[in-house]
Amino acid sequence: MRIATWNVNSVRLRLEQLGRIDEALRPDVLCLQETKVSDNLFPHDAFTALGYAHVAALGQKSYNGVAIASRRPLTDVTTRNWCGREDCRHLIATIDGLEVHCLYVPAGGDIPDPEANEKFAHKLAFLDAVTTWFADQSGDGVPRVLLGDFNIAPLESDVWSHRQMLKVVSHSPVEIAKAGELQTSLAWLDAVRHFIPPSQRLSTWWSYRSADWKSSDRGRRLDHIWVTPELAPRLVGAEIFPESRGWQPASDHVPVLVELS
DNA sequence: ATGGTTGCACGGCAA
Repeated sequence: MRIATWNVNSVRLRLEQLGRIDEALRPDVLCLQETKVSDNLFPHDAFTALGYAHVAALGQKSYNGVAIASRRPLTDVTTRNWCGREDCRHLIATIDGLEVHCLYVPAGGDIPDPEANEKFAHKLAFLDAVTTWFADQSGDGVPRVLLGDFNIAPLESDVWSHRQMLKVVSHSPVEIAKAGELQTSLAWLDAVRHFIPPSQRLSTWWSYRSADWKSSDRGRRLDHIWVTPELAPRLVGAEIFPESRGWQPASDHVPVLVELS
């Protein structure tokens, strides 16, 4: 099973690119974030045409929105609302016995201080809530995949400059600690770093606000695929698809994919 | 220190 995640930043604007990504990566399951569309306007036909017969979408106008497209049937499709908000950030489905969690963590605004910045406080509270919920399911033996835009670059090699990024939202020590707690909740394994060692710089996102994303290369690894430990023997490979950052019009995030036997 | 860009049921907000 090839399972991918991509923050599309508007699914309707990226339909042609979805076809190119489908062709290049051949995912069996494609999880999307920031679809930015209400469910009645979701472009189901485009996914059907690409061979994704099973699609679950949970969206809203303008902001957020998650979706899971699959070649194989989806069962037990559900969502979770965190911090008392119905903001379409978590979609869950079972595919071939695997519980798949498509997650879009709040970005957290500009100031990495929960006292000064309500959005950052929300991000931390969101991570706490998800962590507690997963920890409560520890030991149930369900194989799980947690993937999406976590809006955190946890490792030094996940940012262009560890020192300069410590005071920037996505790489602040408090967020990195929260990501660590979430990872501990079910002993999640970072499937991408399982194959590409921490010594190697990786990015899945490059800001729009740079004249030349490629030459400046100040990217961050914000998008992740984690698996529960019982899936470790089934990990076959992982890849990031930076090529799509150069397409027009580009999402600021690129796809990440893991293959499981 | 500041401003840089994109997307959205079109215009201020979120990223």
